[in-house]
Amino acid sequence: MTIKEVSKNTGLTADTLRYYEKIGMIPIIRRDENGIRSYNDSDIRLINFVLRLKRAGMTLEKIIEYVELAKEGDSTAEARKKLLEEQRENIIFRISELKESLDLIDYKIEHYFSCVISDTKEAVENLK
Amino acid sequence: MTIKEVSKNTGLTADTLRYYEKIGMIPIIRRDENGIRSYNDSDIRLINFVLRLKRAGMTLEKIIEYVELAKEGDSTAEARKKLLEEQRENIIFRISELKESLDLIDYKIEHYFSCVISDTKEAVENLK
DNA sequence: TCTTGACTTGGAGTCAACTCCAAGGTGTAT
DNA sequence: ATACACCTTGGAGTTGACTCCAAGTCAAGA
Repeated sequence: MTIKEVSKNTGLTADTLRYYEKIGMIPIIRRDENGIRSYNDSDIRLINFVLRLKRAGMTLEKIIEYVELAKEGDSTAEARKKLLEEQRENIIFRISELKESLDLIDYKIEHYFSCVISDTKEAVENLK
Repeated sequence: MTIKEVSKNTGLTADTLRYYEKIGMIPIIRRDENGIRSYNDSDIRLINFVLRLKRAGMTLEKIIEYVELAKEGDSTAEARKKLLEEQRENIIFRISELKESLDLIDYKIEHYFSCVISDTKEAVENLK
């Protein structure tokens, strides 16, 4: 698979794929005789895995840390599990925060001519 | 209220508060006779409102757009409602994404010695 | 009076995560 | 054979959201 195909499949640009490789978030991809990247299935799986961690809100730095640990083998399983558990707590917190925001927004949409206006209008009055 | 007190109340640094004012995300705060910012209750309410939008994942740019509309008065109510509805969809999407990630992570934590390893190990093998 | 500490400004610097660019190589289509 | 599309690299530039800094003002306290 060429970088263009992978780009199409993953939604990442070719530049981003090269960038992820440069910073060590995905392994160094094998090149063909002309030096052109040739992605295999396991590369694709790793990219998808990494994208899931990213969508879960992990920073690239944490993902790299995770991938580095995975490279080192089974001895790092505990450390990786710990990273995932941290991430789990993180996600749970963010879901609760988003639910709170959703409630607020629903409320604002429903009661559109009360609090939204008064929240901002009052402050704005002071400018006049 | 001085900038320091507001900083303590909101968790924002004084620099951030000045920055938000500079970019128009909060109104220009009244100064006392010495040119020192003096925040009133409605300023605080607006800051808290803006912070909620931010926690809901709105970009500063969108928040500014919203606040600008609010300044223009009632005629922009529909436009603001639309912004909130967009944001609502956005939050719902992100919650669902996070829930998916949570499921994946829970699964990885449970079955720690199966897929996590195989996802990354296979790709790593190609480096050797 | 002099120091201390909190505030002011405009502007520069930082960080994460890309995104773009110039210069050059290669393979296929006309 | 030459144009075209697509790839390579190293490095510079961009964006969003801060964060820090220098130079200066001001008021209260020793």
